[in-house]
Amino acid sequence: MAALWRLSILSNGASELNDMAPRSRSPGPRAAHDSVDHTGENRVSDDEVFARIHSAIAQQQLPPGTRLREDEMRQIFGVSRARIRNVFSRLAYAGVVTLEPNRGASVTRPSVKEAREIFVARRTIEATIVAEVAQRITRKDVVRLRDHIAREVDAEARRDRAEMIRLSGEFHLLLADIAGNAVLKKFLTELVTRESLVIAAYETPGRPSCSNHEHSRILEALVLKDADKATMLMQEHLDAIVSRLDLDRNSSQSIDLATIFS
Amino acid sequence: MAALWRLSILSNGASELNDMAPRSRSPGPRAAHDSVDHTGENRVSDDEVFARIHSAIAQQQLPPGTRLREDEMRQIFGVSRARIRNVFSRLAYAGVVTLEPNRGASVTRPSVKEAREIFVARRTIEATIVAEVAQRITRKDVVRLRDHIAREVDAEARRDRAEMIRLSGEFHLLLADIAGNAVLKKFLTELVTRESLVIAAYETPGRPSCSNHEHSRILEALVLKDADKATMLMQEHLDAIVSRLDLDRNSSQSIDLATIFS
DNA sequence: ATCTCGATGATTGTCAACAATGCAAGCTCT
DNA sequence: AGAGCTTGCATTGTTGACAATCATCGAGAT
Repeated sequence: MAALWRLSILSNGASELNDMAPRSRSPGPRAAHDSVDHTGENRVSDDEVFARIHSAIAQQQLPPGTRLREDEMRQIFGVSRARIRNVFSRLAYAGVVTLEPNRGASVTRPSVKEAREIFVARRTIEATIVAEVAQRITRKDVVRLRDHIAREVDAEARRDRAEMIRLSGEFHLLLADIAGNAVLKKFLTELVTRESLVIAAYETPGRPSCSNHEHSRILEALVLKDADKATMLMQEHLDAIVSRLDLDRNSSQSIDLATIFS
Repeated sequence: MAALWRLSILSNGASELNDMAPRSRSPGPRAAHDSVDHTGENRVSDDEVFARIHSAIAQQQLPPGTRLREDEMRQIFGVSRARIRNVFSRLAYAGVVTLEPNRGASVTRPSVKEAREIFVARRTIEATIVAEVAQRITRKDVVRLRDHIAREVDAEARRDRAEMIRLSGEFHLLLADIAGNAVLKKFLTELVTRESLVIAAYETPGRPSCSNHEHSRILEALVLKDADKATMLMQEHLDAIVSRLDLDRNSSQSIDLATIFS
C-alpha cells in the first residue's frame, strides 16, 4: 500500500489519489465541450507511459531499487499488463530499469563501474553537442536558454528541490535540441536519467548543487560562439557533478562484506 | 511466402556477431533450474531473438524497408507472438526497426538527416573509445586484433562480402570491448547497425570497402599507444565510409518528384 | 534459539482466442 | 472505362485466463 502511494507520483499531475477507475476520468470542473477526448476514451499510448516513468526516474521521484509491480502500474496508467510489460522491456533496454526473471522490474541501482562509464559517455556526448551549439546558436535560442536559467534560479530561491533537478537536466536536453541531432539527444536523455540514478545512489548529503551559475557561464561562452571555452566549462560542470558524489566509500562498503566474512 | 525464404537467414545461428546484452543483468549462477524446458524443445530467450534480428540487420541481410511480419517471425524462432512483439518494441527503441500503428514492423529506412546524425554520433563515440584503448591496450588485445584483421583480409581474398561486412563492424565492437565501457559499447552497437542500414540505402555500387587496411593502420598506432594518431586515423576511416556513399543524390531524388510536377 | 522444510499467497511468464484495422480485389453505377 | 463503394482476407492490437515461480511465514526438529 505504501508502495502504491509512492508510485502515485506517476499519475496525472493533479494531486489526486490513485484513482480506482483506470480510464476516462473526465475531470468534472472542465467545460463540457472542451477539446479533450474526442475519441470517446482517453487512451494513453505506450510512449507516454514510457516517458512518464522515464522522467519520474530522472527527477528522482523513484529512487534506485524501487520495485515496479505490473499490476500497480496497470492501475495507475489504466493500461493492460501486456503494454506495461512492453514499456518495462524498453526501459530495461534503456538501462533505467532492471528486469530479473520471475522477480519483475525495479529501478536500476547503478554500480560504481556503471556510474563511471556513464560519466565518460556523457562527457563525450556533451562535448560534441556544445561544439555544435556554439556553431549554430541563434538569438532565439539564447532567449530560450536565458529564460530557462531564470527558472532554475527561481526554483533554487524557492528551495524547490524537485523542480531544480528537473530543470537542471532539462537544460542539457535543451542544448541537445539546439544542436539538432536526434540521435545524440536520445543518448543524452538516457544518460541524464541514468546519471540521476547514480546521484540518488551515491550523493553526499548537504552539498548544494547550485548548477545554474555554471549553466549561466556556459551560456555566456556560447553567446560569444567560443566553442573551446564552452566545451571546457561544460567539462568542468560535469566534473563538478561527479565531485559531489562519493563513489569510493560505497564501493568499499560492498567490499567490506566480502572481506569481513572470509 | 517468398518473404519467408528471405527471412530464413535468421533461423540458422551461424554467425554470432554482437552478443550484446540488450536487457539487464542476468547473473549466471542461477543455473540450478536453468534449462527447465518442460516443452522438450530448446527455448530461445527474447534476448537471443533480439540479437539475431539485430545482427542480421547489421550484416545487411535484411535491407531497409523489409517487412517483419509477426507470424513469420513467430514461426522462424518458434516463440509466441507476444514475445516477438516485445522484441520488435525494443528494436524500434534501438532505431533499427520502425513500427507503424496497425501496419506492423519493418526494417528502418534511414533518412538523410538521420544518416548524418548517425555519422556525427559515431565519430564522437569512436574517438573516445580509441583514446581509451590507446591507454589500456595489452599484448593480448593486440593479438586478438591482429587475428581479427587477418580474418578480414581472408574474407576479402575470398570475396565473401557478407563476412566482410560482419567482420568490419565487429572490429569496432572489439575496440569497444577493450575500452571496457559497456555504455559506450551499447551505443556503438546501435550506431554500427544503423550505419549499416544507411550504407545499404545509399551506397554507390562498385566501390570496394577495403577497410581492413585502414583497420590495420589504426591498430599500428594503437600498438605505439599514440592516441592522437589513432584518433586521427579513426576519423579518416569513418569519413572514408561516408565518402563512399551518395547522400545528396538520393535526397534530391525525393525533391525531384515534388519540383517536376509543380 | 535457530535451522530446515513445506504450504500458501502474491507476482510474473506464457499463450491462444477474440476484436479491430488496413489492404486489395471485385462490384455497381454513371 | 473510371470513381466510389463493398466485401473478404491478412495482419496487427488487446484481453483475460492459466501456468510457473518466488517470497513469506509458521511448524517441527535439533
